[in-house]
Amino acid sequence: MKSEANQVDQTSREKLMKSAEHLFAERGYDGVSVRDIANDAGVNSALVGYYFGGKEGLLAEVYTQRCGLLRDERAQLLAEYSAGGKTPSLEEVLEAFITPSLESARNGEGRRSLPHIRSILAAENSSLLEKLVAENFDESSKIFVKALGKCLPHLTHEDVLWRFHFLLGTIYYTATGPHRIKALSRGRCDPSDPAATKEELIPFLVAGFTAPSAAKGNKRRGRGRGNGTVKS
Amino acid sequence: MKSEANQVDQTSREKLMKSAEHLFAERGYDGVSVRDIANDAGVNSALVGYYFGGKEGLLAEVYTQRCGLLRDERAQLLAEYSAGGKTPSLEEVLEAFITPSLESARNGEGRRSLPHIRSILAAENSSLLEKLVAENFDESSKIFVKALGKCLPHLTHEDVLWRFHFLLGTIYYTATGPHRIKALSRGRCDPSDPAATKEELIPFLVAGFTAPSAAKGNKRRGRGRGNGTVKS
DNA sequence: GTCTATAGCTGGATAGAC
DNA sequence: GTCTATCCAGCTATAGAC
Repeated sequence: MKSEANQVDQTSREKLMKSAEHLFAERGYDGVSVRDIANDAGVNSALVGYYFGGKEGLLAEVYTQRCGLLRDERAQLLAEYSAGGKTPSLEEVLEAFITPSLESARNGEGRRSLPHIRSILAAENSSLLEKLVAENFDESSKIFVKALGKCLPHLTHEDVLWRFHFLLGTIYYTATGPHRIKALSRGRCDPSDPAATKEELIPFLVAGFTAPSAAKGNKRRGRGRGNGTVKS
Repeated sequence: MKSEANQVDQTSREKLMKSAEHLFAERGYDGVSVRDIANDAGVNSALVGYYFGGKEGLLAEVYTQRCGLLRDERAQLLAEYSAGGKTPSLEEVLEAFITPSLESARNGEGRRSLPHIRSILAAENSSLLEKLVAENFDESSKIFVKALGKCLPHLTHEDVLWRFHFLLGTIYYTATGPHRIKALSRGRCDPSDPAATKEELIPFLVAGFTAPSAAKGNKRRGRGRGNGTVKS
């Protein structure tokens, strides 16, 4: 009965993290005070210092934990699509990468708070966060870039990286700036609906990724416009 | 000699706006104090109150001005591609929309500060900014969405809006989060290089936009999966 | 582990001289 | 228009009682 993630009987530490995640995602880092967080959590503000060493430590803890969950969900989906040694299709790789970031639902109220937090930090506290991002995602990203490359032998490694970058843009913007398109479409396009978003995003990305290589002179093999076959 | 945009002989007001744009883009809204801005501009901090009514007024002024420039550059490029009543191609429409946001070079040090500021505000001060975005971009966006739709008669209006949304994501993320991919590629993919970015982005987007409609049941005309032809 | 109380700082705004 | 000086709110962090 004293298991780690008990919902009804949360420790103050857990309450703080939960409230922090929620409020940071909603109002940014500087937009929320330690008092706000403590108040929302129903605990004393001094505990932030006690448990996390300060506001920044709390943020790092929240971010790192959430990153871990997202990373694991992605990895698990990719593993499912790779079951029995089969090579996942482009759609499947994209789906494994995208789905968990659209609906980090499985974990309580996590929602799409992570991209939110990430974008907030990129804006407000980039120096602190750049390390966290690298620590938490570089390895995972490399795995997905590799998987994408396997599906797209006609592309150079740089092409794949560029398109992976564009993919990240669509995800982050979907999570952080859904208002514009919702307004422009008078509510008919809703990026906060994961199913609807995926239905539009996946075909868009599949086509984009499948486009011919854009590398100047295509240096896939020596030079010339070496097309197809090779690599690993 | 007293023309409005004099570079050597700037008014305090202009100096403040220039410094504010620079610093907001670099360190966010809450990350910069009025004193910082005034100091960078070499003028007295009290002038922020005098000219702009406060920090927030200064921000709104900077943002609105920069939006206007971007909007005009886009409109001009689109007009050039539409010269003589010709209908611009998909590539041309995309290029007209994208180019100015990658290199707001024409105007002094403007650089890519606008998406930066925008993303920062979306994170920190969304309530204030949502109005500014709508005021400054909704009209322009509709023009481009319409132009895109003309190139893509096989898509529903919603499809076009969704893809426009994804397009925005790639642009914003390129401007605000270039570090990840630069690190992952060990410097070989550099999103802060407009030419390189365009070379990769345009083919990606052209393919993505050209993909078949993703609308469920494609409600382009009544129902069924009505493909192609119709619309206006 | 949890609380109260407060120290110590920083920032936005502004009154009023020039 | 521009400056100095200052007020006051709000924050983080922490010392120390329980």
